[in-house]
Amino acid sequence: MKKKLILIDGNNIAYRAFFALPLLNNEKGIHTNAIYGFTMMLNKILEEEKPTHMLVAFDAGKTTFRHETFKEYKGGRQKTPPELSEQFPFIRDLLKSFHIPQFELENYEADDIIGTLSLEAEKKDFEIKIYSGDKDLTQLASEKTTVCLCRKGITDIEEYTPEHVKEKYGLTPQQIIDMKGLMGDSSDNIPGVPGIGEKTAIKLLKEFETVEKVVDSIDEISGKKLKERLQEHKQQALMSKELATIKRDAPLGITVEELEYQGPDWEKVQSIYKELGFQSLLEKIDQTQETEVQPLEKLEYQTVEEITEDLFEQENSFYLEMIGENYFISDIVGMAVQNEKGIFYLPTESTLKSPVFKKWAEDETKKKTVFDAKRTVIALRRHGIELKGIEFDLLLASYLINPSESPSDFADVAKLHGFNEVQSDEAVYGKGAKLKLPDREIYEEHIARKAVGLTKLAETCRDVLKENDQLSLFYDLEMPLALILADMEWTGVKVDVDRLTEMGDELHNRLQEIEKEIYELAGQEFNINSPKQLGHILFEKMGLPVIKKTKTGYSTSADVLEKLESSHEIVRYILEYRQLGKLQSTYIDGLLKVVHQNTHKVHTRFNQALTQTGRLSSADPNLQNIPIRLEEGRKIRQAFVPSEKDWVIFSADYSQIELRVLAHISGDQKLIEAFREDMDIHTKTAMDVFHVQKEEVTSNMRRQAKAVNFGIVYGISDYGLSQNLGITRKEAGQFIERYFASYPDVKEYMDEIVREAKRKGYVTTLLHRRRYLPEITSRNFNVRSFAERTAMNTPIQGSAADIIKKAMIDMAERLKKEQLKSRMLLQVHDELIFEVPPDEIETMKKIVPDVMEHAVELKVPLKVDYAYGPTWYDAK
DNA sequence: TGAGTCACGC
DNA sequence: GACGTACGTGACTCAT
Repeated sequence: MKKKLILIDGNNIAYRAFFALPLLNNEKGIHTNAIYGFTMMLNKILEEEKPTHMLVAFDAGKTTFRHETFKEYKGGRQKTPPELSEQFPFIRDLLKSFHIPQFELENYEADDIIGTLSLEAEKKDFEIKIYSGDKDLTQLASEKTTVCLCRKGITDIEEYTPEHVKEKYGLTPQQIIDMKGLMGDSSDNIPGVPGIGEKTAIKLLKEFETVEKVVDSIDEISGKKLKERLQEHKQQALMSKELATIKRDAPLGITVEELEYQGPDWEKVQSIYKELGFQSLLEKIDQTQETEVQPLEKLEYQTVEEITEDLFEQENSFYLEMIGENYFISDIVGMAVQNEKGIFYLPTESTLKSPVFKKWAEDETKKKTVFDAKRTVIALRRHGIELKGIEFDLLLASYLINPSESPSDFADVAKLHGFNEVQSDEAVYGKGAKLKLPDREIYEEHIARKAVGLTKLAETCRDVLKENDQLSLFYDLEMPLALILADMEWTGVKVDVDRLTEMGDELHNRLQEIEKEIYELAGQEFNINSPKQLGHILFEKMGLPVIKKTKTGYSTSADVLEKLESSHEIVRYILEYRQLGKLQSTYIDGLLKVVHQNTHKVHTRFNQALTQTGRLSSADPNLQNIPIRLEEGRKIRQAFVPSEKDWVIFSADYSQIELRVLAHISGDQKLIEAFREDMDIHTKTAMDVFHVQKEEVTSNMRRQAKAVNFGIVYGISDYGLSQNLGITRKEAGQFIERYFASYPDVKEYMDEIVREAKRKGYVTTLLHRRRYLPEITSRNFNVRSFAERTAMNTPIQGSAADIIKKAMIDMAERLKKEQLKSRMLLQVHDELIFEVPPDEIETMKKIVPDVMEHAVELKVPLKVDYAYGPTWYDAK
């Protein structure tokens, strides 16, 4: 077996982890972020590299032999924060329990230890990988040594081989030292040659190879200034090079053979994890211990040539693979089934043609566990097969268990729940431009593995759901909803393409006129869509006052431009250009791109396992953000029409569902009464906050009250509210205080939910949906505040999401029961949209509000408004 | 290809 | 007082 040595720059990795992660601490008040990050990194390395030899090198003392050369070396460095220093002993202990050798050497830095050992190991024909965050180490890259630098964070790794160094800098690894010599390194206080940066250094080295040769050939260098500088600082350059050179012959007194890695003492590791409170890592131990016993062996599965009935059982895991997100477009790669009889790979073509398969798929009594039921149903429906008997959707289960960890890749979900025997899709199929189908055996096994994973994981996840009291949420809400959404997506929405094209033409003309006008007023042509160019024109050329800056330059967002409207005529045109441009590119062109040629329908995909709050999202096209606020944009809705002649679009929306939910869960009497009496809630809020009678509420007071309610519903901060209302943060804060004074039970709820989130680590909704908020104990005010607002807001938004989902299920059932032809088409968070034949309008006017209003019983009534018309636009 | 900015909805 | 500000999708630019 090939010997593989991993060398880790201990100080550097700890340092990186410390700054990449929030300042976590455990029960005893010990800071743990650097330890945690370090451990994560370590685990990742062990898992992915499977080293035979290993060492973590640390810096010894403050002074090294380099200080003899240059006493300011590493001068001006910030002292290591005590919060980090105190973590080092734990890291050392942990390494001990992992049986990973660690080493430090008086007068030398970790770099030199690594340099010396890597050289020795190269001679002994090891494969070597070096982990650090310090670019200096790239000088050690060679044919046998790869330098892995973490970029931002701790797990994002960039691997430097000599080729990669060449690509990045155009230099050999050895020349990295020369580069440092010329340009210096501010973090180590290496001076280099003043005025020479990376670019110049690289240019010089490409021509002269080394600092020495550069110095010898100063006369040949072009550029007077450069020449002078080099002349003046040539000694400094040579010294800088020396400082940057990693020693490869440090007197270590150990040999590579002594660094053999034999695996951890799991018990010790476990007890340290326990002491530090590393819950997730503890769980991982159990898993790795289990899986390490039986490493990825070749999977025994059978490729089925001809499908026969005896392949299937009463209970089966069924995995259907597609590459590509859009299951309305992508092709099926293959399918696999696992049951008590074995693991079977089903080749696409023959399977889809097989009547036996069809019969099994459509048999309600043959139970199936799948990953992403909606995708699977639609993929098969495109081939005339109606998948029935879906009992468990692992994607949805995983999403409910923890919405923040709900990736679309099966391998991610599998790993999360302790099943490591599936590769990531990216590893198998590649990504982006490199996406392609690998050899047949490879993807067959990959797909078969997923079927195996399904069986195991479904069991685990079912237990967790039960533990979390989420079985009903899963079986009675999300699972049935998936099938309803599949039908809605499949039905699609008809688009009046001619109308859309017409609107597009008109917009195009108007945009051209506005564009001309803008160029004229600006005195030149430029790209109005480029914030950079626009900022240049407005704030530099035309000298308009700068209201706000962004990271990269001047802000040109709408709220800034609105403030500038009176300053110059051009601003109005730009705002209009933006508005119309948005309509044109996103809603006209964008929509036309996804309309199906023959049917003139769009088939949005609702993502049911994405948002942190439990809402759905919609994509390709996103039909949840079709304009409505401004008349100009609202007209887009005229292009959404019923798919059959004389039918109507029927839209029903919950009135103030979030605030009603708030009234319910806070139990605030004043709010409850307001809703029971069906008052205008913003007027009511204005009355309570401003202490006035109904008649005295001005439109401005109502507007402000509305913004406060908005803030409550969306969990915005005083800052957010101040931006919304154009007032100071202080004033906004006072508003919020007054609101809480008026509704003390709401205040009490908010305080309690934050306490609960801190206690339990998560918050829940009406129907037991969860959202974990680990950041609620953060030391960072902003991070913590954000988590606190999330704690207050998620139960409100999430419960509203629960309610409308329940309404959708009831509605689908009712349509079926009453044998109506009306179809549910869309959900837009608090609104359901149907297409309805004329003779069912009267029925729907009764049924829809009835079903929606009684989806759940709250302490306040739910209220639904509805409207209908020949287009979506008219359903207002 | 990815980050940044902007804009639409709830 | 810090610091960056609900949840999404998508278009566009610009540097890499």
